[in-house]
Amino acid sequence: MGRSPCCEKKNGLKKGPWTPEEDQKLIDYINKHGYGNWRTLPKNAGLQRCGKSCRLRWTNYLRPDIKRGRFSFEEEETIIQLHSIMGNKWSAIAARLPGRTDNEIKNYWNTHIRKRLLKMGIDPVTHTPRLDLLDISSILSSSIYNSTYHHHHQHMNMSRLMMGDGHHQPLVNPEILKFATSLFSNQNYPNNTHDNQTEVNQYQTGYNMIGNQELLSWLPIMDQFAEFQDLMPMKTTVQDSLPSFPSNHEDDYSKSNSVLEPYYSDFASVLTTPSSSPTPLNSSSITYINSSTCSTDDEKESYYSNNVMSTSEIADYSFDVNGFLQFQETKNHWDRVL
DNA sequence: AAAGTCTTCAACCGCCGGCGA
DNA sequence: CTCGCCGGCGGTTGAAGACTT
Repeated sequence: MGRSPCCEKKNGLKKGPWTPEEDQKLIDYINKHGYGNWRTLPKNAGLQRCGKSCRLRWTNYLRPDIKRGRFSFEEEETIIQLHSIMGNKWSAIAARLPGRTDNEIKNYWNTHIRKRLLKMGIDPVTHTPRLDLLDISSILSSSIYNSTYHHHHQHMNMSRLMMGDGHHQPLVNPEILKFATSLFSNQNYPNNTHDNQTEVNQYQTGYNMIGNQELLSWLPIMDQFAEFQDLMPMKTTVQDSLPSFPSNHEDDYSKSNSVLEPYYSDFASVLTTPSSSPTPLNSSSITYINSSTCSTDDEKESYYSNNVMSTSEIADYSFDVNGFLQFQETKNHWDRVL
């Protein structure tokens, strides 16, 4: 593994993988003198390396307190949770995981966790459902490059998403997409003075979908739509426009086929978490889903992908839902309109 | 069995902020 | 204030190994 030297020597300094002899020289020197001045260290230790290379080798590999081996479930949970809070602040995350280096965590994130989240339909950057599941980003991008919003152009793409392209199934539930589309096709949602019955019917259909909870899983996605209000101007954000979380939502959990179903199974506990309390960094206030029945790594990998929504994601989503809940007035508005 | 493709991760690079001169 | 040095950080690379065709 590792990178080979791009040039054997540059200013007389070696690059590339470290040999056991070099490692021993570095260890011996630091054990004897400690590490302080990385610039002068290699010369004093008899190494043909730059100080940066020595520091990297020591902090990422030779340090005696480095923990080796596979990340535990708890470590992984912590990484995901911290990442949802801090983003790619690998050194800050590493500071909370004794024995793990920022480089190791970064690698683990990129090769394991990130992929797993993507597989689950979660955007690993925002920790919300992926916008690109809808392939909407490309639509929005093309709108950007066209500089003006073309109503018909968008509908062409939307129809592809809704109908499939002859080779693939539609990407999303067409009713939901119709509703989403209708939201973005208008300056505002219909009100009591709106006389276009067709549009009102569209909203009616979309609103009915909300009743079975499925739309809830798309709220974060739709809110990302809202960031493009300048392109597709609306008076309010999508979040503002949508009805609130229905009060009888619990009845619908079992009906949902959403990828976010695990969220729903934990909503009860999430919603009782005081919104003012800080997100627990060690997840102690939220019970871990037990995967101990999975014996092999592969089984666990599969288990995580299929069943486990991380506590951080639940926490994130609970925040969103709590935010959405305050739009009860909007729901009342819809009730009046429809 | 061989060739092609994918995955992993150690190590590099460039950039940035802190600090002293 | 500016400059240079240094440590530290996050993104990226690419060889080696694993896996697939």
